[in-house]
Amino acid sequence: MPQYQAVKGTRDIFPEEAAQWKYVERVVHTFASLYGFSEIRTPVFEYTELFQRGIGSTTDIVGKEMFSFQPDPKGRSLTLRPEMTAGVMRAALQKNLLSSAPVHKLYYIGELFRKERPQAGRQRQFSQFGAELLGVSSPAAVAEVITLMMEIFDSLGLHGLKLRINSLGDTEDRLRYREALQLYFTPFHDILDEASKERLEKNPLRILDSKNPALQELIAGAPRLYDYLNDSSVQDFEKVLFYLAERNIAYDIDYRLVRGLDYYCNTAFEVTSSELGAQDAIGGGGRYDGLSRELGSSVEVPAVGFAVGMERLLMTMEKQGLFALLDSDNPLVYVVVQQQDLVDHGLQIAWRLRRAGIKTEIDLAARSMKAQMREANRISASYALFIGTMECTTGLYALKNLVTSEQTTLSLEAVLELLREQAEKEPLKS
RNA sequence: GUGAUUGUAGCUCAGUUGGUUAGAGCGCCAGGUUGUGGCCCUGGAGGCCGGGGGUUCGAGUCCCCUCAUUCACCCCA
Repeated sequence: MPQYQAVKGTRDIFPEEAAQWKYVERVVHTFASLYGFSEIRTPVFEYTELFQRGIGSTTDIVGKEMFSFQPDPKGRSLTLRPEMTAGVMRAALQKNLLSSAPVHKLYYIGELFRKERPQAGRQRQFSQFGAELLGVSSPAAVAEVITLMMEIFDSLGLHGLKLRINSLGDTEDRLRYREALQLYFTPFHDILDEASKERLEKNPLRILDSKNPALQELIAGAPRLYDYLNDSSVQDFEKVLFYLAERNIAYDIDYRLVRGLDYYCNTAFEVTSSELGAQDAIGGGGRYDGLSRELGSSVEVPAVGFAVGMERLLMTMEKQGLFALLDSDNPLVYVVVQQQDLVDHGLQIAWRLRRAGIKTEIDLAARSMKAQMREANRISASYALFIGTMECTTGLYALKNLVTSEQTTLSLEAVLELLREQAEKEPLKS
């Protein structure tokens, strides 16, 4: 066993997998830009109060999952961000973004931290990409955000994902519904588990989320939030559904979808993958008009956003074989040096090849020719360029095509020209 | 935080009712080919059998503790 290993709930991403990340990130950047969203990067830690206020103190995230620390005994408590939205909203309010323009469309890719017990699809450090649309939360804005998310999935080739959607209504709707739920569940108080008993007081909506099999029947009989929506909430929701239908985005209405974060209102949605096991939510989001006020803003900033778990997305893609066609990042030419005293000459040639934009590899460990050829083969170089006494005296170099095994003898200029042509056919990956 | 699971070579795993120097496949390195890879053949390196304690003449194997892993619950991406 190694002396040190990665901290519980964290993992290393080695080059092969890193290529998959880069691929997905590139698609995210491309589509976000296509839909008019601009990237924002916020700090990985914030004042703890930001999350307490923003996410809600009744949530599990704030209650037990935050990595908090106090760098200065007299200073304020800080917390590694457990989600992105609060930080983005804080940044927008701090810079007074909405005074420069009424609408801002931001997206991000970043790491988050939650002190949970790791399991399949759950880590203590994980990544999300997402988008936040600030300044409007009209049905068109909600649909825009959902559409962007679904288009990214689609472009990556994902299939079999399920979009579930619900309306949580406005503040008044929820208040009335909350009372109705408490009225319904209170007679069954003794049947409820501990967590649900607590939620009955603080946030009865979350009882609906429970997976406890003993409660399923009881939950099924509970009043529906949808029946407590006022006309304008219903119309708002219907309009969102209309846009989705127009864009051929399939959805299921799930009247019990409430989602864990306190700040959501009206439309809430979640995308699940059957490929994932117990933690099957790959992304989710909704409207959060109340967040800005919660963070101390004097005006309400209507807002809507989504977040997608990178690891879960990658896991699903892997399961669906979507990385099979990913181009590998192999060198075009491997410079093979015949003997020790020619190494410096080989290094000089490798440098010239690289300056010409040709991806070149050369052995830095002074191994045998056979070892160099084996290495060239192992890393799937397309060509081998031999540096031997013959080449050095005649100025003509042996270039072997490692795929066809054909070998030709060319001047260095001809080698450069030929390889440069090849390099243009398969440009360097970023 | 709760429950279960698994820790033997770089990786995937064997290891019989406790019994001598702990094995295989793949990978790695070298040689077969002193200027040429893949395939094949031969050889080699590499293990405090997760750690600690106990039972026993004897523990990879049995018992206890501990650390770690994985999965699930809670909850979430």
